[in-house]
Amino acid sequence: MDLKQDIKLAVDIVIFGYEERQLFVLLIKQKYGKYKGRWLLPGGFVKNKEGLKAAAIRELKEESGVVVDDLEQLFTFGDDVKRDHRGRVVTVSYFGTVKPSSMKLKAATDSIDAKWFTIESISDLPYDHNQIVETAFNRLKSKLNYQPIGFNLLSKKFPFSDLENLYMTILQSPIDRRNFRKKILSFDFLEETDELLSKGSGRPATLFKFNKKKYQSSLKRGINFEIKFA
Amino acid sequence: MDLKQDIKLAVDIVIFGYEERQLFVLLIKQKYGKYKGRWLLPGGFVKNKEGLKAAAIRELKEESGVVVDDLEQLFTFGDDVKRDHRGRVVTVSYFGTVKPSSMKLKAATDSIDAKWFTIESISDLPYDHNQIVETAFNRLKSKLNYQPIGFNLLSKKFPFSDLENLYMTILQSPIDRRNFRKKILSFDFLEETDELLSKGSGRPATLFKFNKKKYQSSLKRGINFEIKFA
DNA sequence: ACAAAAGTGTTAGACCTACACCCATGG
DNA sequence: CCATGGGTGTAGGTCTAACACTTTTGT
Repeated sequence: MDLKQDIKLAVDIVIFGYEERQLFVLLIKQKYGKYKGRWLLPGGFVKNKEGLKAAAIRELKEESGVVVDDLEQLFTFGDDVKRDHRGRVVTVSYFGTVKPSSMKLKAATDSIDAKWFTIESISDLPYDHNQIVETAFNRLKSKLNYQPIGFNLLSKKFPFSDLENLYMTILQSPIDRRNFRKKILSFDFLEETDELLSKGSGRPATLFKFNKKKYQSSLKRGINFEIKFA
Repeated sequence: MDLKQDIKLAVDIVIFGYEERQLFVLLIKQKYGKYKGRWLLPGGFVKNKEGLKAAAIRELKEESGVVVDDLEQLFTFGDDVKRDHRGRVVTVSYFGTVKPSSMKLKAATDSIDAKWFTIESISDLPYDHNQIVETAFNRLKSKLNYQPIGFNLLSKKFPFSDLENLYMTILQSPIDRRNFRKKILSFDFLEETDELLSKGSGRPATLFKFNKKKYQSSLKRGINFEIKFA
Protein backbone atom coordinates (compact mmCIF):
# COMPACT_ATOMS: atom_id res chain seq x y z
CA MET A 1 0.00 0.00 0.00
CA ASP A 2 1.32 3.37 -1.01
CA LEU A 3 1.71 5.22 2.25
CA LYS A 4 2.78 8.40 0.57
CA GLN A 5 -0.47 8.98 -1.27
CA ASP A 6 -1.82 12.37 -0.34
CA ILE A 7 -5.01 12.94 -2.28
CA LYS A 8 -8.17 14.31 -0.79
CA LEU A 9 -11.52 13.02 -1.89
CA ALA A 10 -14.51 15.31 -2.16
CA VAL A 11 -18.03 15.27 -3.53
CA ASP A 12 -19.87 18.04 -5.36
CA ILE A 13 -23.56 18.10 -6.07
CA VAL A 14 -25.55 19.65 -8.89
CA ILE A 15 -29.22 19.96 -8.00
CA PHE A 16 -31.64 21.06 -10.67
CA GLY A 17 -34.94 22.67 -9.94
CA TYR A 18 -37.73 23.73 -12.25
CA GLU A 19 -40.34 26.37 -11.62
CA GLU A 20 -42.35 28.63 -13.87
CA ARG A 21 -40.67 27.61 -17.12
CA GLN A 22 -37.20 28.13 -15.74
CA LEU A 23 -34.47 25.69 -14.89
CA PHE A 24 -32.46 26.43 -11.77
CA VAL A 25 -29.28 25.16 -10.19
CA LEU A 26 -28.68 25.21 -6.46
CA LEU A 27 -25.61 27.11 -5.27
CA ILE A 28 -24.31 27.94 -1.83
CA LYS A 29 -22.32 30.91 -0.58
CA GLN A 30 -19.01 29.85 0.89
CA LYS A 31 -18.32 30.73 4.50
CA TYR A 32 -14.57 30.15 4.77
CA GLY A 33 -11.38 29.94 2.76
CA LYS A 34 -10.13 31.42 -0.44
CA TYR A 35 -13.59 31.58 -1.96
CA LYS A 36 -15.34 33.03 1.08
CA GLY A 37 -18.41 34.89 -0.09
CA ARG A 38 -18.46 33.27 -3.52
CA TRP A 39 -21.31 31.17 -4.86
CA LEU A 40 -20.46 27.60 -5.77
CA LEU A 41 -21.77 24.06 -5.80
CA PRO A 42 -22.57 22.36 -2.52
CA GLY A 43 -20.01 19.74 -1.64
CA GLY A 44 -17.20 18.82 0.68
CA PHE A 45 -14.82 16.16 1.84
CA VAL A 46 -15.82 12.57 2.30
CA LYS A 47 -15.53 11.11 5.77
CA ASN A 48 -13.46 8.02 6.36
CA LYS A 49 -16.33 5.71 7.09
CA GLU A 50 -18.92 7.24 4.84
CA GLY A 51 -20.06 6.05 1.43
CA LEU A 52 -19.62 8.46 -1.45
CA LYS A 53 -23.28 8.95 -2.19
CA ALA A 54 -24.00 9.28 1.52
CA ALA A 55 -21.39 12.02 1.73
CA ALA A 56 -23.04 13.86 -1.13
CA ILE A 57 -26.47 13.61 0.46
CA ARG A 58 -25.07 14.78 3.79
CA GLU A 59 -23.16 17.74 2.39
CA LEU A 60 -26.14 18.81 0.36
CA LYS A 61 -28.35 18.78 3.40
CA GLU A 62 -25.82 20.51 5.64
CA GLU A 63 -25.03 23.29 3.27
CA SER A 64 -28.41 23.98 1.73
CA GLY A 65 -31.11 22.26 3.72
CA VAL A 66 -32.15 20.31 0.63
CA VAL A 67 -33.01 16.71 1.42
CA VAL A 68 -33.01 14.09 -1.30
CA ASP A 69 -33.08 10.36 -0.96
CA ASP A 70 -31.16 9.62 -4.09
CA LEU A 71 -28.51 11.15 -6.27
CA GLU A 72 -26.98 9.89 -9.45
CA GLN A 73 -23.25 9.71 -9.87
CA LEU A 74 -22.11 11.97 -12.68
CA PHE A 75 -18.38 11.99 -13.20
CA THR A 76 -15.19 12.00 -11.18
CA PHE A 77 -12.99 14.99 -11.80
CA GLY A 78 -9.35 14.33 -11.20
CA ASP A 79 -7.42 14.58 -14.44
CA ASP A 80 -6.31 18.07 -13.63
CA VAL A 81 -3.91 17.74 -10.73
CA LYS A 82 -4.28 21.40 -9.88
CA ARG A 83 -8.02 21.79 -10.02
CA ASP A 84 -8.03 22.80 -6.34
CA HIS A 85 -5.62 25.33 -4.84
CA ARG A 86 -5.55 23.48 -1.52
CA GLY A 87 -3.62 20.54 -2.92
CA ARG A 88 -4.59 17.45 -4.81
CA VAL A 89 -8.34 17.03 -4.58
CA VAL A 90 -10.37 14.59 -6.61
CA THR A 91 -14.09 15.16 -6.61
CA VAL A 92 -16.90 12.79 -7.34
CA SER A 93 -19.84 14.72 -8.72
CA TYR A 94 -23.50 13.87 -8.30
CA PHE A 95 -26.67 15.23 -9.71
CA GLY A 96 -30.27 15.26 -8.65
CA THR A 97 -33.58 16.90 -9.35
CA VAL A 98 -35.97 18.54 -6.97
CA LYS A 99 -39.02 20.74 -6.93
CA PRO A 100 -37.79 24.06 -5.51
CA SER A 101 -41.09 25.10 -3.99
CA SER A 102 -41.15 21.91 -1.92
CA MET A 103 -37.81 22.74 -0.27
CA LYS A 104 -36.98 25.32 2.31
CA LEU A 105 -33.40 26.44 1.71
CA LYS A 106 -31.33 26.72 4.84
CA ALA A 107 -27.60 27.36 5.04
CA ALA A 108 -25.43 25.79 7.72
CA THR A 109 -21.89 24.56 8.45
CA ASP A 110 -19.69 25.74 5.60
CA SER A 111 -22.24 27.92 3.87
CA ILE A 112 -23.81 31.23 4.77
CA ASP A 113 -26.54 31.12 2.18
CA ALA A 114 -28.16 28.85 -0.41
CA LYS A 115 -30.04 30.01 -3.48
CA TRP A 116 -31.45 28.91 -6.81
CA PHE A 117 -29.80 30.37 -9.91
CA THR A 118 -31.08 30.09 -13.43
CA ILE A 119 -28.77 28.01 -15.50
CA GLU A 120 -27.98 30.89 -17.82
CA SER A 121 -26.98 33.18 -14.98
CA ILE A 122 -24.17 31.10 -13.57
CA SER A 123 -20.73 31.77 -14.88
CA ASP A 124 -17.32 32.16 -13.30
CA LEU A 125 -17.81 29.65 -10.57
CA PRO A 126 -14.68 28.77 -8.59
CA TYR A 127 -12.67 25.61 -9.23
CA ASP A 128 -13.99 23.65 -12.21
CA HIS A 129 -17.57 24.00 -11.07
CA ASN A 130 -18.70 25.48 -14.36
CA GLN A 131 -17.51 22.34 -16.05
CA ILE A 132 -19.33 20.19 -13.52
CA VAL A 133 -22.56 22.10 -14.07
CA GLU A 134 -22.15 21.77 -17.81
CA THR A 135 -21.59 18.04 -17.53
CA ALA A 136 -24.67 17.72 -15.36
CA PHE A 137 -26.78 19.78 -17.71
CA ASN A 138 -25.75 17.65 -20.67
CA ARG A 139 -26.64 14.55 -18.74
CA LEU A 140 -30.01 15.99 -17.78
CA LYS A 141 -30.78 16.79 -21.39
CA SER A 142 -29.81 13.40 -22.65
CA LYS A 143 -31.64 11.56 -19.89
CA LEU A 144 -34.79 13.41 -20.75
CA ASN A 145 -34.79 11.56 -24.05
CA TYR A 146 -34.96 8.08 -22.69
CA GLN A 147 -36.12 8.29 -19.11
CA PRO A 148 -39.19 9.84 -17.55
CA ILE A 149 -36.86 11.89 -15.40
CA GLY A 150 -38.86 15.05 -15.24
CA PHE A 151 -41.28 13.90 -12.61
CA ASN A 152 -39.14 14.84 -9.63
CA LEU A 153 -39.14 18.36 -10.95
CA LEU A 154 -42.91 18.74 -10.95
CA SER A 155 -45.63 18.58 -8.35
CA LYS A 156 -47.15 15.20 -7.64
CA LYS A 157 -50.17 16.20 -9.65
CA PHE A 158 -49.56 18.42 -12.59
CA PRO A 159 -51.22 19.61 -15.78
CA PHE A 160 -49.89 18.21 -19.00
CA SER A 161 -48.67 21.61 -20.03
CA ASP A 162 -46.18 21.58 -17.16
CA LEU A 163 -44.51 18.57 -18.68
CA GLU A 164 -44.50 20.15 -22.11
CA ASN A 165 -42.94 23.32 -20.77
CA LEU A 166 -40.40 21.39 -18.77
CA TYR A 167 -39.23 19.57 -21.88
CA MET A 168 -39.16 22.72 -23.93
CA THR A 169 -37.24 24.58 -21.24
CA ILE A 170 -34.61 21.93 -20.76
CA LEU A 171 -34.20 20.97 -24.39
CA GLN A 172 -34.39 24.58 -25.46
CA SER A 173 -36.51 23.81 -28.47
CA PRO A 174 -40.23 23.88 -29.22
CA ILE A 175 -42.15 20.63 -29.33
CA ASP A 176 -45.40 19.69 -31.00
CA ARG A 177 -48.01 19.54 -28.24
CA ARG A 178 -50.22 16.97 -29.94
CA ASN A 179 -47.39 14.58 -30.79
CA PHE A 180 -45.82 15.00 -27.38
CA ARG A 181 -49.03 14.19 -25.57
CA LYS A 182 -49.70 11.18 -27.75
CA LYS A 183 -46.24 9.81 -27.22
CA ILE A 184 -46.14 10.31 -23.48
CA LEU A 185 -49.61 8.88 -22.99
CA SER A 186 -48.73 5.88 -25.14
CA PHE A 187 -46.10 4.92 -22.56
CA ASP A 188 -48.92 4.50 -20.13
CA PHE A 189 -47.16 5.59 -16.98
CA LEU A 190 -49.29 8.66 -16.43
CA GLU A 191 -52.58 8.49 -14.67
CA GLU A 192 -55.35 10.94 -15.25
CA THR A 193 -56.91 12.23 -12.04
CA ASP A 194 -60.37 13.72 -11.89
CA GLU A 195 -59.04 16.97 -10.56
CA LEU A 196 -58.83 20.12 -12.59
CA LEU A 197 -56.55 23.07 -12.22
CA SER A 198 -57.42 26.61 -13.24
CA LYS A 199 -54.56 29.01 -13.43
CA GLY A 200 -55.91 32.41 -14.37
CA SER A 201 -57.65 32.50 -17.64
CA GLY A 202 -58.03 29.67 -20.07
CA ARG A 203 -59.62 26.30 -19.89
CA PRO A 204 -58.80 24.38 -16.70
CA ALA A 205 -56.36 21.54 -17.13
CA THR A 206 -56.89 18.00 -15.94
CA LEU A 207 -54.19 16.91 -13.54
CA PHE A 208 -52.04 13.86 -14.12
CA LYS A 209 -49.81 11.91 -11.84
CA PHE A 210 -46.84 9.67 -12.46
CA ASN A 211 -47.53 6.02 -11.79
CA LYS A 212 -44.20 4.58 -10.73
CA LYS A 213 -45.47 1.02 -10.56
CA LYS A 214 -46.69 1.07 -14.12
CA TYR A 215 -43.43 2.62 -15.18
CA GLN A 216 -41.34 -0.01 -13.51
CA SER A 217 -43.39 -2.90 -14.78
CA SER A 218 -43.07 -1.53 -18.32
CA LEU A 219 -39.34 -1.21 -17.82
CA LYS A 220 -39.20 -4.86 -16.86
CA ARG A 221 -41.08 -5.78 -19.97
CA GLY A 222 -38.24 -4.09 -21.81
CA ILE A 223 -40.18 -1.14 -23.12
CA ASN A 224 -38.09 1.76 -24.38
CA PHE A 225 -39.07 5.25 -23.40
CA GLU A 226 -37.39 7.04 -26.16
CA ILE A 227 -38.67 10.50 -26.84
CA LYS A 228 -37.40 12.44 -29.77
CA PHE A 229 -38.49 15.86 -30.85
CA ALA A 230 -36.88 18.37 -33.10
CA MET B 1 -9.18 21.11 5.10
CA ASP B 2 -9.90 17.86 6.81
CA LEU B 3 -6.49 16.60 7.84
CA LYS B 4 -7.83 13.40 9.23
CA GLN B 5 -9.13 12.07 5.93
CA ASP B 6 -7.56 8.72 5.25
CA ILE B 7 -8.97 7.39 2.00
CA LYS B 8 -6.88 5.83 -0.70
CA LEU B 9 -7.68 6.43 -4.33
CA ALA B 10 -7.21 3.72 -6.92
CA VAL B 11 -8.09 3.04 -10.54
CA ASP B 12 -9.25 -0.24 -12.08
CA ILE B 13 -9.44 -0.93 -15.76
CA VAL B 14 -11.71 -3.18 -17.78
CA ILE B 15 -10.30 -3.86 -21.23
CA PHE B 16 -12.44 -5.70 -23.72
CA GLY B 17 -11.03 -7.62 -26.64
CA TYR B 18 -12.77 -9.42 -29.45
CA GLU B 19 -11.43 -12.26 -31.51
CA GLU B 20 -13.04 -15.11 -33.38
CA ARG B 21 -16.59 -14.43 -32.24
CA GLN B 22 -15.62 -14.22 -28.62
CA LEU B 23 -15.50 -11.32 -26.24
CA PHE B 24 -12.62 -11.24 -23.80
CA VAL B 25 -11.69 -9.29 -20.69
CA LEU B 26 -8.11 -8.66 -19.70
CA LEU B 27 -7.09 -9.88 -16.25
CA ILE B 28 -3.77 -9.95 -14.46
CA LYS B 29 -2.40 -12.36 -11.89
CA GLN B 30 -1.55 -10.62 -8.67
CA LYS B 31 2.02 -10.79 -7.43
CA TYR B 32 1.69 -9.64 -3.83
CA GLY B 33 -0.72 -9.28 -0.98
CA LYS B 34 -3.82 -11.09 0.15
CA TYR B 35 -4.84 -11.99 -3.38
CA LYS B 36 -1.41 -13.15 -4.53
CA GLY B 37 -1.86 -15.60 -7.37
CA ARG B 38 -5.46 -14.58 -8.04
CA TRP B 39 -6.69 -13.15 -11.33
CA LEU B 40 -8.22 -9.69 -11.17
CA LEU B 41 -8.56 -6.43 -13.03
CA PRO B 42 -5.47 -4.36 -13.72
CA GLY B 43 -5.34 -1.29 -11.54
CA GLY B 44 -3.58 0.38 -8.68
CA PHE B 45 -3.13 3.49 -6.65
CA VAL B 46 -3.07 6.93 -8.17
CA LYS B 47 0.10 8.96 -7.72
CA ASN B 48 -0.05 12.37 -6.12
CA LYS B 49 0.72 14.32 -9.24
CA GLU B 50 -0.92 12.10 -11.78
CA GLY B 51 -4.28 12.55 -13.47
CA LEU B 52 -6.82 9.80 -12.94
CA LYS B 53 -7.00 8.67 -16.54
CA ALA B 54 -3.22 8.85 -16.80
CA ALA B 55 -2.96 6.59 -13.77
CA ALA B 56 -5.28 4.09 -15.41
CA ILE B 57 -3.29 4.11 -18.64
CA ARG B 58 -0.05 3.69 -16.71
CA GLU B 59 -1.26 0.86 -14.51
CA LEU B 60 -2.69 -0.94 -17.49
CA LYS B 61 0.58 -0.75 -19.32
CA GLU B 62 2.69 -1.70 -16.30
CA GLU B 63 0.65 -4.69 -15.34
CA SER B 64 -0.32 -6.09 -18.71
CA GLY B 65 1.77 -4.45 -21.41
CA VAL B 66 -1.41 -3.21 -23.11
CA VAL B 67 -1.03 0.29 -24.44
CA VAL B 68 -4.08 2.43 -25.16
CA ASP B 69 -4.27 6.11 -25.80
CA ASP B 70 -7.72 6.61 -24.38
CA LEU B 71 -9.98 5.13 -21.78
CA GLU B 72 -13.49 6.06 -20.82
CA GLN B 73 -14.42 6.68 -17.23
CA LEU B 74 -17.00 4.20 -16.07
CA PHE B 75 -17.99 4.64 -12.47
CA THR B 76 -16.43 5.41 -9.10
CA PHE B 77 -16.92 2.70 -6.53
CA GLY B 78 -16.91 3.97 -3.01
CA ASP B 79 -20.31 3.48 -1.44
CA ASP B 80 -19.17 0.35 0.31
CA VAL B 81 -16.69 1.49 2.92
CA LYS B 82 -15.28 -2.01 3.24
CA ARG B 83 -14.87 -2.93 -0.40
CA ASP B 84 -11.12 -3.33 0.18
CA HIS B 85 -9.63 -5.22 3.13
CA ARG B 86 -6.63 -2.87 3.26
CA GLY B 87 -8.68 0.05 4.53
CA ARG B 88 -10.84 2.63 2.87
CA VAL B 89 -10.18 2.53 -0.86
CA VAL B 90 -12.25 4.29 -3.47
CA THR B 91 -11.65 3.19 -7.03
CA VAL B 92 -12.35 5.01 -10.25
CA SER B 93 -13.02 2.46 -12.97
CA TYR B 94 -12.24 2.86 -16.64
CA PHE B 95 -13.01 0.85 -19.69
CA GLY B 96 -11.48 0.49 -23.10
CA THR B 97 -11.49 -1.70 -26.16
CA VAL B 98 -8.59 -3.24 -27.96
CA LYS B 99 -7.83 -5.82 -30.61
CA PRO B 100 -6.11 -8.64 -28.70
CA SER B 101 -4.02 -9.87 -31.61
CA SER B 102 -2.46 -6.44 -31.94
CA MET B 103 -1.16 -6.51 -28.37
CA LYS B 104 1.62 -8.51 -26.83
CA LEU B 105 0.71 -9.19 -23.21
CA LYS B 106 3.55 -8.68 -20.78
CA ALA B 107 3.33 -8.73 -17.01
CA ALA B 108 5.45 -6.46 -14.83
CA THR B 109 5.50 -4.63 -11.49
CA ASP B 110 2.57 -5.92 -9.46
CA SER B 111 1.52 -8.70 -11.80
CA ILE B 112 3.09 -12.01 -12.70
CA ASP B 113 0.90 -12.71 -15.68
CA ALA B 114 -1.74 -11.15 -17.93
CA LYS B 115 -4.32 -13.05 -19.91
CA TRP B 116 -7.55 -12.72 -21.85
CA PHE B 117 -10.60 -14.40 -20.33
CA THR B 118 -13.91 -14.90 -22.03
CA ILE B 119 -16.57 -12.88 -20.34
CA GLU B 120 -18.53 -15.96 -19.36
CA SER B 121 -15.56 -17.59 -17.70
CA ILE B 122 -14.87 -14.92 -15.11
CA SER B 123 -16.52 -15.28 -11.77
CA ASP B 124 -15.36 -14.93 -8.21
CA LEU B 125 -12.96 -12.11 -8.77
CA PRO B 126 -11.58 -10.47 -5.62
CA TYR B 127 -12.93 -7.20 -4.23
CA ASP B 128 -15.96 -5.96 -6.17
CA HIS B 129 -14.30 -6.63 -9.49
CA ASN B 130 -17.17 -8.77 -10.73
CA GLN B 131 -19.43 -5.81 -10.26
CA ILE B 132 -17.02 -3.57 -12.11
CA VAL B 133 -16.84 -5.98 -15.03
CA GLU B 134 -20.61 -6.22 -15.09
CA THR B 135 -20.95 -2.44 -15.12
CA ALA B 136 -18.45 -2.22 -17.95
CA PHE B 137 -20.19 -4.92 -19.95
CA ASN B 138 -23.53 -3.19 -19.62
CA ARG B 139 -21.97 0.04 -20.76
CA LEU B 140 -20.36 -1.69 -23.73
CA LYS B 141 -23.70 -3.18 -24.76
CA SER B 142 -25.54 0.06 -24.50
CA LYS B 143 -22.87 2.06 -26.26
CA LEU B 144 -23.01 -0.35 -29.15
CA ASN B 145 -26.51 0.91 -29.81
CA TYR B 146 -25.67 4.51 -30.39
CA GLN B 147 -21.97 4.76 -31.10
CA PRO B 148 -19.82 3.05 -33.68
CA ILE B 149 -17.71 1.74 -30.85
CA GLY B 150 -16.81 -1.61 -32.27
CA PHE B 151 -14.07 -0.39 -34.54
CA ASN B 152 -11.29 -0.51 -31.96
CA LEU B 153 -12.09 -4.17 -31.54
CA LEU B 154 -11.52 -5.07 -35.19
CA SER B 155 -8.61 -4.84 -37.59
CA LYS B 156 -8.22 -1.64 -39.54
CA LYS B 157 -9.64 -3.36 -42.58
CA PHE B 158 -12.27 -5.94 -41.94
CA PRO B 159 -14.97 -7.86 -43.76
CA PHE B 160 -18.52 -6.86 -43.02
CA SER B 161 -19.18 -10.19 -41.41
CA ASP B 162 -16.71 -9.33 -38.65
CA LEU B 163 -18.89 -6.40 -37.65
CA GLU B 164 -22.00 -8.53 -37.79
CA ASN B 165 -20.43 -11.17 -35.60
CA LEU B 166 -19.13 -8.58 -33.18
CA TYR B 167 -22.60 -7.17 -32.68
CA MET B 168 -24.16 -10.58 -32.35
CA THR B 169 -21.52 -11.68 -29.86
CA ILE B 170 -21.80 -8.64 -27.64
CA LEU B 171 -25.55 -8.26 -27.79
CA GLN B 172 -26.03 -12.00 -27.54
CA SER B 173 -28.78 -12.06 -30.10
CA PRO B 174 -28.99 -12.77 -33.82
CA ILE B 175 -29.34 -9.90 -36.23
CA ASP B 176 -30.63 -9.73 -39.78
CA ARG B 177 -27.60 -9.48 -42.04
CA ARG B 178 -29.33 -7.51 -44.79
CA ASN B 179 -30.91 -4.96 -42.50
CA PHE B 180 -27.74 -4.58 -40.48
CA ARG B 181 -25.63 -3.91 -43.56
CA LYS B 182 -28.15 -1.43 -44.95
CA LYS B 183 -28.31 0.46 -41.67
CA ILE B 184 -24.59 0.61 -41.10
CA LEU B 185 -23.85 1.63 -44.68
CA SER B 186 -26.54 4.31 -44.52
CA PHE B 187 -24.52 6.05 -41.79
CA ASP B 188 -21.82 6.49 -44.37
CA PHE B 189 -18.82 6.21 -42.12
CA LEU B 190 -17.54 2.99 -43.63
CA GLU B 191 -15.38 3.01 -46.70
CA GLU B 192 -15.22 0.11 -49.09
CA THR B 193 -11.66 -0.80 -50.06
CA ASP B 194 -10.82 -2.68 -53.23
CA GLU B 195 -9.20 -5.46 -51.28
CA LEU B 196 -10.73 -8.84 -50.82
CA LEU B 197 -10.23 -11.34 -48.07
CA SER B 198 -10.55 -15.09 -48.49
CA LYS B 199 -10.76 -17.09 -45.34
CA GLY B 200 -10.93 -20.72 -46.27
CA SER B 201 -13.89 -21.61 -48.36
CA GLY B 202 -16.66 -19.32 -49.43
CA ARG B 203 -16.78 -16.21 -51.49
CA PRO B 204 -14.07 -13.68 -50.59
CA ALA B 205 -15.28 -10.66 -48.66
CA THR B 206 -14.61 -7.07 -49.58
CA LEU B 207 -12.79 -5.25 -46.83
CA PHE B 208 -14.11 -2.08 -45.26
CA LYS B 209 -12.47 0.52 -43.12
CA PHE B 210 -13.81 3.00 -40.64
CA ASN B 211 -13.60 6.60 -41.83
CA LYS B 212 -13.21 8.64 -38.68
CA LYS B 213 -13.43 11.96 -40.48
CA LYS B 214 -16.75 11.17 -42.06
CA TYR B 215 -17.99 9.92 -38.73
CA GLN B 216 -17.03 13.06 -36.91
CA SER B 217 -18.46 15.37 -39.52
CA SER B 218 -21.74 13.47 -39.38
CA LEU B 219 -21.69 13.77 -35.61
CA LYS B 220 -21.33 17.53 -35.93
CA ARG B 221 -24.26 17.65 -38.28
CA GLY B 222 -26.18 16.05 -35.43
CA ILE B 223 -26.76 12.69 -37.01
CA ASN B 224 -27.83 9.93 -34.66
CA PHE B 225 -26.23 6.56 -34.96
CA GLU B 226 -28.89 4.59 -33.35
CA ILE B 227 -28.87 0.95 -34.10
CA LYS B 228 -31.62 -1.28 -32.84
CA PHE B 229 -32.01 -4.94 -33.50
CA ALA B 230 -34.08 -7.51 -31.78
C1' DA C 1 -67.15 38.96 -26.73
C1' DC C 2 -62.46 38.43 -26.35
C1' DA C 3 -58.21 36.53 -24.64
C1' DA C 4 -55.88 32.61 -22.91
C1' DA C 5 -54.73 27.98 -22.30
C1' DA C 6 -56.45 23.00 -22.99
C1' DG C 7 -57.74 19.45 -25.77
C1' DT C 8 -58.02 16.75 -29.96
C1' DG C 9 -57.14 13.46 -35.57
C1' DT C 10 -55.53 12.76 -39.93
C1' DT C 11 -52.41 12.08 -43.56
C1' DA C 12 -48.03 11.50 -46.13
C1' DG C 13 -43.73 9.90 -45.84
C1' DA C 14 -39.90 7.72 -43.48
C1' DC C 15 -38.26 3.84 -41.33
C1' DC C 16 -38.29 -0.83 -39.73
C1' DT C 17 -38.97 -5.75 -40.24
C1' DA C 18 -39.30 -9.99 -42.24
C1' DC C 19 -37.87 -12.83 -45.55
C1' DA C 20 -34.81 -16.31 -49.66
C1' DC C 21 -32.00 -16.79 -53.36
C1' DC C 22 -27.73 -16.26 -56.21
C1' DC C 23 -22.54 -15.56 -56.23
C1' DA C 24 -17.64 -16.61 -55.78
C1' DT C 25 -14.42 -19.30 -53.98
C1' DG C 26 -11.91 -23.76 -51.83
C1' DG C 27 -11.70 -28.50 -51.49
C1' DC D 1 -20.09 -30.52 -57.74
C1' DC D 2 -20.61 -29.59 -53.09
C1' DA D 3 -19.87 -26.84 -49.00
C1' DT D 4 -19.07 -22.39 -47.22
C1' DG D 5 -19.60 -17.84 -46.43
C1' DG D 6 -20.69 -13.24 -49.12
C1' DG D 7 -23.82 -10.30 -51.25
C1' DT D 8 -28.37 -8.41 -52.49
C1' DG D 9 -34.24 -6.21 -52.91
C1' DT D 10 -38.91 -5.75 -51.80
C1' DA D 11 -43.37 -5.27 -49.67
C1' DG D 12 -46.24 -4.58 -45.49
C1' DG D 13 -46.61 -2.52 -41.40
C1' DT D 14 -45.40 0.79 -37.91
C1' DC D 15 -43.90 5.09 -36.40
C1' DT D 16 -43.00 9.94 -37.06
C1' DA D 17 -43.85 14.64 -38.41
C1' DA D 18 -46.51 18.19 -39.83
C1' DC D 19 -50.41 20.61 -39.37
C1' DA D 20 -55.35 24.03 -37.14
C1' DC D 21 -59.51 24.27 -35.08
C1' DT D 22 -62.74 23.70 -31.04
C1' DT D 23 -63.56 23.88 -25.98
C1' DT D 24 -63.62 25.95 -21.55
C1' DT D 25 -62.72 29.25 -18.59
C1' DG D 26 -61.55 34.38 -16.66
C1' DT D 27 -62.04 39.16 -17.48
